[in-house]
Amino acid sequence: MPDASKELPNRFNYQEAQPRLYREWEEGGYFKAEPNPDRKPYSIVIPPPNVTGALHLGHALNNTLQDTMIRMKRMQGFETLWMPGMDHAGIATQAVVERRLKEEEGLTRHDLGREKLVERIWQWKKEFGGRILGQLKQMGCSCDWRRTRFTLDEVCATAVRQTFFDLFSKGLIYRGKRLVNWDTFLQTAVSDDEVFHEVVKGHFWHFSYPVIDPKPGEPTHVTIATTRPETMLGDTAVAVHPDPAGALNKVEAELKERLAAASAKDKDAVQKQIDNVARRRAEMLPALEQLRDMAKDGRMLMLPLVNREIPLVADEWAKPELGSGCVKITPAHDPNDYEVGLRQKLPMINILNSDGTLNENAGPYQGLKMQEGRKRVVADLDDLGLLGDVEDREIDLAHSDRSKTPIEPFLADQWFVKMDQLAQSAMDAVSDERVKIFPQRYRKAYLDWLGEKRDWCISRNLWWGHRIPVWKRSFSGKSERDEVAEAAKEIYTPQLIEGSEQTISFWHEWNPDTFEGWAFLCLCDDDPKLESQVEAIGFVREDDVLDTWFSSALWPHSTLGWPEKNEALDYFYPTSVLITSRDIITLWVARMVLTGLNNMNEIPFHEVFIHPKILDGYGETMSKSKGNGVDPLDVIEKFGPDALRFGLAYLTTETQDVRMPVQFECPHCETLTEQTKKNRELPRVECKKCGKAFSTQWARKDEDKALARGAVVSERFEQARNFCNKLWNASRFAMMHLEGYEAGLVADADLAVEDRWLLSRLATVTQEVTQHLETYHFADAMRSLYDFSWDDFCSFYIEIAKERLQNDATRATAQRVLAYSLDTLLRLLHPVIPFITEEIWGLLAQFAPQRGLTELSPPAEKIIVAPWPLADTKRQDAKIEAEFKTFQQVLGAVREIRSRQNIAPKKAIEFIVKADAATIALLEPLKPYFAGMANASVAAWGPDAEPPATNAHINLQGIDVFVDLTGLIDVSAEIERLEKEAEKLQKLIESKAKKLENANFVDRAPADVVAKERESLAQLQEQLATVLKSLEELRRQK
RNA sequence: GGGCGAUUAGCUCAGUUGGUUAGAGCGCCACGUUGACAUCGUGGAGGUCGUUGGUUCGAAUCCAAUAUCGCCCA
Repeated sequence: MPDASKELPNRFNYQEAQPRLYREWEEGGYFKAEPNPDRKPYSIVIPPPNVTGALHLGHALNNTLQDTMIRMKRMQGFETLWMPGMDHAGIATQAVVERRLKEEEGLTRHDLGREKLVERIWQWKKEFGGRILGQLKQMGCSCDWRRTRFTLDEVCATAVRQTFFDLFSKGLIYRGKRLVNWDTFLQTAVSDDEVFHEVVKGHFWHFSYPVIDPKPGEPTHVTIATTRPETMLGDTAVAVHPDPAGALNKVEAELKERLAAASAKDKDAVQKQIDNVARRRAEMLPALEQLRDMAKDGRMLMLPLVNREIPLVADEWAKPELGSGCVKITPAHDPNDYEVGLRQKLPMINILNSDGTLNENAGPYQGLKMQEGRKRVVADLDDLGLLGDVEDREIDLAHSDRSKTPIEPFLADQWFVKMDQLAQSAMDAVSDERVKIFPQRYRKAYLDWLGEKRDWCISRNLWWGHRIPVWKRSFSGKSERDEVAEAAKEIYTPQLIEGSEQTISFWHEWNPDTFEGWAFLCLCDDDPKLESQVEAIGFVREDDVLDTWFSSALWPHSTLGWPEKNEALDYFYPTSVLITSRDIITLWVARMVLTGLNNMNEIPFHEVFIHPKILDGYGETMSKSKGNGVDPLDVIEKFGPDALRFGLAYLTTETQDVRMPVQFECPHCETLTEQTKKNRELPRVECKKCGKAFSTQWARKDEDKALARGAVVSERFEQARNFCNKLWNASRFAMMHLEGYEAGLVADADLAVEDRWLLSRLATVTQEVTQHLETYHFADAMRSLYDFSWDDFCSFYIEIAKERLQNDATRATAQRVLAYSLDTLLRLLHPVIPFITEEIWGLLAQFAPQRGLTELSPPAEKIIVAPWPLADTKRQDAKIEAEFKTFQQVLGAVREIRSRQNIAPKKAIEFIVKADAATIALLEPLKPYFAGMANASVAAWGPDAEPPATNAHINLQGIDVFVDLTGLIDVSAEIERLEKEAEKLQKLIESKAKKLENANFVDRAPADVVAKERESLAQLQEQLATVLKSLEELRRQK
């Protein structure tokens, strides 16, 4: 046996151990999963990190939780698959490469062309992409790396194409003009979910449009107001409410309702609004009704500047209670106006180019940027005398999350998935709990979102991604339409005849009046021959690519090789759980459910666990662009991978996001400087301790860059680091004292009180940890482990063992229980702190090659595949736990007296316990341990034990502990303390007595509660009596 | 505007179905280091549980308002 004290350092060297242990796991093939009929499958697909990304704390948390589940299930004997991979992140990735292209070569994507650009992105992906997967290894993630997938690789591409083809053939994919969120910077549509709103300062401009040929008595102008004057160039109508009187009444009725419910403070404001409506009714209603009649009569207006005749229409979108009561309608550039345009069958005039400049429809303003156009339009209207008031106003402006530039609503051809049936199927799966979401409250978000059944816009005007497998051509006129259909038929018919699987699908649509329209052919396979046939008849491939979420929606089955049938897919699908963060419940989780149901006819996962988000100390989300992002690799370097993992898991509660105050670490002296909103934006920060400066991520100037870099860290990982250290040293202690260890069975009769106590606790903790992890209560599981390891195992069991290990009679049992319980504890801890537990496991095998109490077995070679502990419920013993608690309390009392009397730790003392015989009997076997744990020994104990003349005293419930302090006692201090104590007790007694005098309580509360209260009162009174007695005694001595 | 969550010690958070005197880690104070661990040990101080009402014999916990903060949706 090696000499532990010499060979084991008093710190776990994770820098050295981490790569070594990880390599051993990989080489041992422990991460590999294969279909195995002898085991039950357990599988998780990783939420594929963005290929452009670097690891951040959110990933660290997400993957810690997944690895914890995977490792526990592996130990439980499941065939465990953790499927890794990456997402191509269409917009984000293309944007990164385009930005580099611009910065380094001054080129745009158009200069380069599609093929070259895509090539560049692949090149970039090869060089920098997937860093994050390597970083996951540093965290210990036990993915089956052989199976790593990328949403753009061939396997995934096949799945994407098959899915698209299937939905297209079922008529669930269509092309339509829709108002999309246009990012004029990246020149692509972005989804609603990629848009954020920001309130900016703007204006509210009032214009008037001349009425064409007004009849006598009719107004010559109609006034409208807008926050975006330049869009008037695309106006195709002005609307007025069809029933202004009715609308005003309705508004008034609603306001009155609100008035009744409003608090006194708000009443004024509501009343003002009601007055306003009344005033409008008096002043404006006749004019509005006249306009309404003019609209019905078909009156036209002259749109100034572009001189276009537009109708006055009656539509409910116009709000008589606001502004002039009339509203301009720009269907191609505003979502609400678009709806009006559809209702009123208005033309939709697009005035924008894709780069955000005004197009030919803007007439003289063509080529101007929006802002420029705005100025000119306002000035020109002013010149024409058509400009009215200009108000300042705050405007809620949509911005693209990708480019951070304002979004333009833009009418464009886009591809959509019809969501009605698909969304319903995904809702049903959650409603009937085939898919369970934890915490449950997130069900609502999922169901509400899907319930809207908004069609999913799947096209993106990008080059990086899955190109839509559709070829299209336009036609005009009936005969051309028929020709195109005929030609297409010739291509797809042979497949029908041969009866082979159909791989091409045709669809066309046209305007019934003009027979103008489009024909589409969707090709299922990548088939150059078929493609050239299709192109030969004038079809051209669609330029756009698919939304990245379209490919990640297939992730649980595409990664397993679907549509190809294979064993792995059969065996591991549906996966067991999906672990992710709440912001993509709709974007991703919901879509995986619906594609899974569509493609596999089966849900993708049985459970979904939504974990918290990590915020900084100010409650703000962490991000590199704010400078408050903590890099998990810095945490690993400073605290170790196990501490990172334990710390994160410890914070994963059900209800709360996680706040993590952030500090800069001085690279010179390691002092932490609290990060503030101010200093987190500085390029250099000065250390308050050593006075030296260090640089931050913002360093740009050479003089700043030359400084050593200060890491951004959080001291919230210290607790976890300390915990790992504690475990390491407890294990080190155990191994140092396993000299002469011989494995052997331990009969129950041979177990000491402390053994039975520890084994009882261990069984309970095993139960708790297993249950908590299986229900995703990570923080609770960590707390159980932390408290047991530190308080029970280290502070009591090991401390007691120090005494027993010195003694030949008790050593063998103590060693066996110590080895056994450490073995179990390590296995319980392994899923969350894999490195340190694996290292200790390997060392422990050298000192205790066989372990066990009721049966002996050699340990598994690696803890990663050691069996998960089963709670030995026979060992659970509430009585012994209660008894042990008594010991702990008496020990605590002695220690407290020592401390408050300032007795030097080296000064041995004696104490006396007065308690009933039963209590003394259970304390008896633990008597020797007071020496080591409190440097105290029992002078006397029993029901009749007499307190020494000069004593310090603590009363526990039914137990009095006295320390003889002749010559030591600080009498006045003790008197002061006892007076405080007496006062506190008196208050408690008073309130309790009052409670018990209350007939209501005595009659209505359950009998056991009342009895408990009575007992407690009696005890308090007894305590008070003893305290008063001691006080009296001390006062006499003084 | 709608939804969800939070508000407990100086800080970060626990607190089971309502039931003795509300807990932990960090920080703070006192004492302690040759013998697993100072990344440690022992003890202590520190909270009228955001506010106001209500239900109840009894409320941090249940209900209703309200304030503040965060996130999601419109």
